[in-house]
Amino acid sequence: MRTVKIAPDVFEIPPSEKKGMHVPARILASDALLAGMDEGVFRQITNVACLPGIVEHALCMPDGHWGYGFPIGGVAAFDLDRGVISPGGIGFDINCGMRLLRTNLTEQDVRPRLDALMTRLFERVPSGVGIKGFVRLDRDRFVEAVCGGARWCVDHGYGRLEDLELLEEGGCIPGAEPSALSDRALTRGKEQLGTLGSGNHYLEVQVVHPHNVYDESTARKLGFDRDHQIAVMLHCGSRGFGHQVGTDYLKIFQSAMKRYGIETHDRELACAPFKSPEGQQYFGAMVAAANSAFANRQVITHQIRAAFADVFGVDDRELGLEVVYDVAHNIAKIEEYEVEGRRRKLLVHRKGATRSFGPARSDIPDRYRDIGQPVIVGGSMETGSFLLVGSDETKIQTFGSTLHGSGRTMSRVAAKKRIRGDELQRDMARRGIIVKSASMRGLAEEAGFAYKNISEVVDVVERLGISRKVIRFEPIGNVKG
DNA sequence: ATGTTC
Repeated sequence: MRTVKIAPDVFEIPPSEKKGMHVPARILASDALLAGMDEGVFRQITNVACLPGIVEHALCMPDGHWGYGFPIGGVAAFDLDRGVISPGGIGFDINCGMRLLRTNLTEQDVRPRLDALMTRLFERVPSGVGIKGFVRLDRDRFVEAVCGGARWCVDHGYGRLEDLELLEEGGCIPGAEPSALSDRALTRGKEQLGTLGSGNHYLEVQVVHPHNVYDESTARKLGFDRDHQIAVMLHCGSRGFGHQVGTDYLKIFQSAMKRYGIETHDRELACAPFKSPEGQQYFGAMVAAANSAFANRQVITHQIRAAFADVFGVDDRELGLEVVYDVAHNIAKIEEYEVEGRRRKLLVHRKGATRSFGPARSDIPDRYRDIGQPVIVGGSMETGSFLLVGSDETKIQTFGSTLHGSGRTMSRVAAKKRIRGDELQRDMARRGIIVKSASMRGLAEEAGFAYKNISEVVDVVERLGISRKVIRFEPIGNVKG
């Protein structure tokens, strides 16, 4: 496929390259990252460019790789009247996202008790496939929770009131539609609040070394104010509930598409007109699943605080453990952008892509109004993660979006062939990183060598000006699903 | 990602 470099770190595949493309497909990457991208990324992002009502261009972030229907790292904006909503553009794990906590502790405070802390975190935060949480709700109460999101959690004793203003959307998106949820989705979801899940979902204890602070003044505004400070990063989503919502609507959409006369290059791109009854029902169900993920991260935050309090023998507030931010990277949202000189409301799909709004916007927390929206980028458990801030440049280039992680380069199967989980665990322990995992096989799949170099990926978004580096975190402890 | 095949 002809891929034209139209600017530094910007590649475009013109509509002439595939029948049915309404707009160009754009991949944001360095020459080296582009060369390393699988053929699936090119095929999938050009398929996305064929979807009805897509506006301007289909985008793929530098951490992009092959996914279900859309590439992971895909961003696409649709006209609300003529466009579609597609579960493949959001991901099975609806509102998979990141939360970051700061602490008053330093590495020196934590090292002597790190093993006890990781053990306690592993006990307090259930992880693994199919695991149930400490919060078990009946159906009606679970429906309340997915309508109320993180706010419901705080009202029921999980977390602090002041957490809420530091979450994207305050941790609760309006418009959850209980009637759009299947029995099976509710049954799967109701006992999973406060659980980590599996795969690349994790909870990590990290250190901010002074040489990893790129902008001291912005770091301070984000709560990072001392040398070798400890942070806690969390990556998880909506568990079986969101997965079931995705499964339910893929099936509904596959038959609805025939009625609406929509054809796609790929069955995995099942979609429905956004304004159709089916499209609106999925949107209402997706909002409920997104809220369940905010609630999940809120309950886990409560459990993290309890684990720290157990180990340090003081009230969790004395240790800090304040929320820095919480942001989704698998979601569709209605946002306004200027397109061809006209302000338009669009349905922005982000699938493995993070919102990255600039300063002075009303939809980011007051305290970050002068620095921009925090963007939390999780790396592999061996190599470190980043805190960035967003920029107004995303309004022009990326429908308010940036990357979400480092991106895999090796399949799970290939990673398992190269190393055993227990070997990796010992190896990491020798390097001062304690890992607790529900599955040794799962651990091997997450080895650092299976991921792209996170610095290389983050440098692309910084050069493009869509996000700016503030801090790099290095892991010292990890709880893995 | 996922009660990893209703």
